[in-house]
Amino acid sequence: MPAKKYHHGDLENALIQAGVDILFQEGIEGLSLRKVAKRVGVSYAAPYAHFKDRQSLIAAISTEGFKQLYTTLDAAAAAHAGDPKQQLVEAAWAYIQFAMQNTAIFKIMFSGVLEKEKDYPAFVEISHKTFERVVEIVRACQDAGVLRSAPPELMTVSVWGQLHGVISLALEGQISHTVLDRFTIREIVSFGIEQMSLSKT
Amino acid sequence: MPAKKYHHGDLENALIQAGVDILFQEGIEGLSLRKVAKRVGVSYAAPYAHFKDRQSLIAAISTEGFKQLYTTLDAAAAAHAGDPKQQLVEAAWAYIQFAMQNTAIFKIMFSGVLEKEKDYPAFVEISHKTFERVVEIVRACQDAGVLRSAPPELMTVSVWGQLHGVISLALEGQISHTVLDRFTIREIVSFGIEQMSLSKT
DNA sequence: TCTAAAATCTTGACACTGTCAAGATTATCC
DNA sequence: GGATAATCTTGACAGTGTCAAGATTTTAGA
Repeated sequence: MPAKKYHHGDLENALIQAGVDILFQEGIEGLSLRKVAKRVGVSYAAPYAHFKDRQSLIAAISTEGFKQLYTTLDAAAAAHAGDPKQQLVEAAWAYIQFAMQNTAIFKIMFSGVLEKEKDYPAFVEISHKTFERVVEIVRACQDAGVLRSAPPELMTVSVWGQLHGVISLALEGQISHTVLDRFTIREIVSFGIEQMSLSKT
Repeated sequence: MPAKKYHHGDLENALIQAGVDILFQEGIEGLSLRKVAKRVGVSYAAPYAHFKDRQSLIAAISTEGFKQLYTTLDAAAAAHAGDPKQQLVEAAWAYIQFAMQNTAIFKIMFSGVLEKEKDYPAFVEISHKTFERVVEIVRACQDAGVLRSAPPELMTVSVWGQLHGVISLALEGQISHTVLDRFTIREIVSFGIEQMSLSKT
């Protein structure tokens, strides 16, 4: 068991993980550089050896979130290879669940807490990769006649945009109780996908 | 011309307006109670006579944003009375434009900066009213056979969710350039609405 | 292996923030 | 007019992000 060393060893990842933990426990408000540092047991300025500033830490946490989201989506799709429509539905549901179970991280990923995404190549790469993965699923649906023919990226923005919009509004409490009292999120999402589908299952 | 009085006269609204101005000029980062107070020419603790805390000011600004959004949507719909589909398209476009022209306020309204919406009755009221206005437009579309028959609120969440999702992703830079290089936001939105429409125009 | 450079971490400092308490000033109402 | 309430100011405190200077450790080159 190593005693406290001057050098942490893997402070960068430790800080990211501590940030994730804080997000889970206290939400976005509780996330500060100093608190993250304290939680890891390191002085308040130590993070600056690894992150340029606060935004940079947030970018790293977001990147981590996207990695997890990508893995989840990919797994959901892979579990239903050969059935494009089911792939779409389950990937969509995985997206929703990720958002509901990791609300604080989801918001950081998508709700403008991160200001200049372009400055963070790793973030851009994984978020693009995630989008492309969804495009694949959508393209398969189009090939199978589940979704109508159109530029796949455009169709993806349309289908995924709806999904994203519904869950975003739900997380913000912006969906009327006249709806939430009568329909579950899953039903709302299913309805949305059926809306856009050609073949009914 | 009144010289500086000890009592401002209408500090509450002045603070809200100053907050809006700061949002336009500096974005969300620049919004602080002390800066708002300074801009109005009042001491840093003066706002506490009108707003319980920072969240309360943000709630007031969001409420103001919703009032404006409602007016805009209502005007767009009223301009096309008798043509439900056009009402939907133009209201949607008004929504998009509001988001693009008032990005910072839009984000505050919808992106979780405000934590406990329920604590602010005025906010809840106007946001519900706005939702209901959209439901009316959607219902008219259903009656006219433009949108399929379904519970209007559910259909509204679906249609409006898509709109909201697309513009949210766009504002966050999450829409791939392979899409944005080929399609305008208006085209994307139109595509989305056509997706859900029964009758093609 | 020894040493110079680089990486990492600590402490000190500064400006800024939200918030409260105590008191000053002004408006309101009986 | 005088009491009460509303409004505003100043002082204070704990947190915050960030930088600079220096301490410590690792790494790399000879």
